Amino acid sequence: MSQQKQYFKSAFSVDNVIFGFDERALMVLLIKRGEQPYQNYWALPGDLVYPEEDLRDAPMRVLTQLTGIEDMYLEQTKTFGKLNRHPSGRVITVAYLSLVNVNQVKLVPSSFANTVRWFPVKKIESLAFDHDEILAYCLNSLKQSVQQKPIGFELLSESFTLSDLQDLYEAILDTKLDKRNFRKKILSMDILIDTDELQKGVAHRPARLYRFDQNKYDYLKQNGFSFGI
Amino acid sequence: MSQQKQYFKSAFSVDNVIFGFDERALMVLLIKRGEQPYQNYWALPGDLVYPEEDLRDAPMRVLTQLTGIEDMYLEQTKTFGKLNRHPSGRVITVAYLSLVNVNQVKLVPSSFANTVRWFPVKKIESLAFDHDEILAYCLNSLKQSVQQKPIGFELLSESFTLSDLQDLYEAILDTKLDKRNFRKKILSMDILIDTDELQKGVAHRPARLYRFDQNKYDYLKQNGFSFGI
DNA sequence: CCAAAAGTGTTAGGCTTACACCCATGA
DNA sequence: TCATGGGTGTAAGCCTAACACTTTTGG
Repeated sequence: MSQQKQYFKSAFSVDNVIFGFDERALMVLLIKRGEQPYQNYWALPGDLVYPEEDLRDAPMRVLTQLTGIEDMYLEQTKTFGKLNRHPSGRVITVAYLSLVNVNQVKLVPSSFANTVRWFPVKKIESLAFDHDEILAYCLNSLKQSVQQKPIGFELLSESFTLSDLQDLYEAILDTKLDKRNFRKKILSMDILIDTDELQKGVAHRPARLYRFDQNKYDYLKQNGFSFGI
Repeated sequence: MSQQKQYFKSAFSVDNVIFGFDERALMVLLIKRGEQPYQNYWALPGDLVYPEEDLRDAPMRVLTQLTGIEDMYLEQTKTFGKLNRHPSGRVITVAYLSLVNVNQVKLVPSSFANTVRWFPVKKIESLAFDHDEILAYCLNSLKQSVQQKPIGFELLSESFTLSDLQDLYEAILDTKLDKRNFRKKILSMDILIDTDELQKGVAHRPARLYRFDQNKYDYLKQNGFSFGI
């Protein structure tokens, strides 16, 4: 085989780190591999990039197939290309991070049903391939991103309390935050809309519900603002 | 041809945005293409990734071949994979940013000689392929990085004055900085060593020369510090 | 002695952090 | 009435930003 042809004995894939937030824990969606290599290992969902498909469309396709979600937060993080990362051949993989609301996810039934599951990110280990490394990298990216722009709202329901938001940030950053300072900071950014509604049926003083204001956010993004937590 | 085989009709490449700093301007190393497609266009140096080479080794190889430099600052930035970005076929390319000292660069003579040149980053336009987009992305990455960690020293000679450093930051960030505040900030980071030497042969008060202290930097990186300019 | 760039401190305002108690609800 | 989490303000310290003059050298 000619040297030139060699270049084409490789493939590229995408792998998707899909974050959700549930019961105060940051979760990641994993699939259980049914085949060799790494049979029965848990792995990040991914696929080869189709020959006639834009790179970015590949992780969108994977995510939609898996969860039914059509428009999602999706961010390319890093490309992993060690020579022997895939036992069956040369595969370079582009990692994507996405954020979804776990309640909107309808895990596809049938064949997938038993093999797709949410895992608390803190309890994940020994994934297939180099997926531990990819997950660690994406988790770190998320920590960085969340301190620079108000992503994270994608993980919550449409309306949420400030405590929900704080729980989320604490889960992502793996730290405790001061309640008063957190609220001051978030409200001063002027990206939340007070819905004038309250929580119902909770055994304590009900909290106000807020929505994320995409328009204000877009405006601030253009005109520059900071988002350090 | 089977569907499976289709996946292997693609290739991956790397493209290298090599920054230098000269005469107070931020520069980028470009090559002039000798062949179709985009014959006679200027382009970012790059190559296909060899089948038996780690991904990261590819941009190192390109850079060493082009400049003779063996160890360089090298950072993966983003992977570009639009379907038609390369007219001859499906090529996904991983962009890398590197920083070199222009004085250490020995542009390889012979065949390359006339076709490799430093360009002021502000004057570059109409590159081959999607290289304008790649360059813009990497320039923006550099602006971000330089405000979070003290990269940039790679662009200067081993010893430099605080004004050199300020000129560099101003070129990268495309802004003016306050001299007193800049000095206070940099010196307070405690990552410079005063060489106790002075500039020579300048027609004004000679400036102190400093060196970057890699050890202190590594220590601070581990123990956390911020680097906002 | 002139031109050129080096070098140097202070102040005001804004942001960050630390910290403790009362409130509204369901059980 | 108790348990639970919701909601609120202030003060100290730190960091940032604005700002102008003297020093040293070569020509």
